[in-house]
Amino acid sequence: MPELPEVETVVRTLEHLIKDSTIEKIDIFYDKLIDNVSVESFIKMMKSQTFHHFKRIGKYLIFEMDDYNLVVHLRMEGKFYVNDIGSDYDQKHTHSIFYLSNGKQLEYHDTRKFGRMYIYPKSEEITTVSAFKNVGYDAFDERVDAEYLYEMSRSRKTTLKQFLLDQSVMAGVGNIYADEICFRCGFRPETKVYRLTKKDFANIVDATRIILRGAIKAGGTTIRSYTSSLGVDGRFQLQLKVHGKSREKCQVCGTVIEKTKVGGRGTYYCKKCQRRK
DNA sequence: CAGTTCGCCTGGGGGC
DNA sequence: TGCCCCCAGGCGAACT
Repeated sequence: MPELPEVETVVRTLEHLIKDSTIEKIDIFYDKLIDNVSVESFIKMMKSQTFHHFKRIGKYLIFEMDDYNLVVHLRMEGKFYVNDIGSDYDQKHTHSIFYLSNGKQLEYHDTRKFGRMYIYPKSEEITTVSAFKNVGYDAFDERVDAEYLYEMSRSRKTTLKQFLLDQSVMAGVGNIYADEICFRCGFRPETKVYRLTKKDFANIVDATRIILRGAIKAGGTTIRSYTSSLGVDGRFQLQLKVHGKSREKCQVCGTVIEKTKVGGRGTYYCKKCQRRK
């Protein structure tokens, strides 16, 4: 499931592969992929548009075109592939193809069909569009600091993990990195946020940035090859320290990693390295 | 307003 | 081997 670092990798890779190319034809095979307008409108608007700029807010991709911003959320399993026009594609899981002026086809794959695309006229300020109604500052936005998180966490009964996952507080962290961030800052995922001090949040902000930056860097290694036939989903080999490591030993202290559920999500932590507050 | 539950999807794993 | 059931998971909508 692509989180902020993977989405960042996708943005950079697609920029490299399709920047300045123009959409000549569009196929949409799964209508619900297009969220905020009809498929017909979407096709009409997108046709003849050129990809100019590639950005990201949280886990959302933003493609700036001539007259519109295309917004894409990959959700669980969405990924892009760039291949030569006419190449075979996975008919079962490809829900859209954009045929481009550079001789390439941009394919959107998604086994679980959770991903969504949105289109907005550029006259609408991007941060105010419907797709971002519940999306707060990006995790790397300078407005996200200890003070901000501390204030946001007052009068909340929620846990640290759920707080990190709350996209309206800070956008970009998903289930995997939430666990890694909790491990890095030394708090149990189920710690109640109202118990944390401003100093604790300074620690949490640092941990968040370090984890996400490290993951982006790991993704960068993948980017360097720029293999266009490769699925552009931003997967990389950042070594995780706790997530998915149940029954394995903690790299720091050797204690067996625990698996539990926090807020209904599979959660991994080291009971010795991470303290409850 | 904050927190909880449900529905969207499908592949994969467990149980038998 | 095959079949059924359930689960994972991001997020919006509906509900408490």
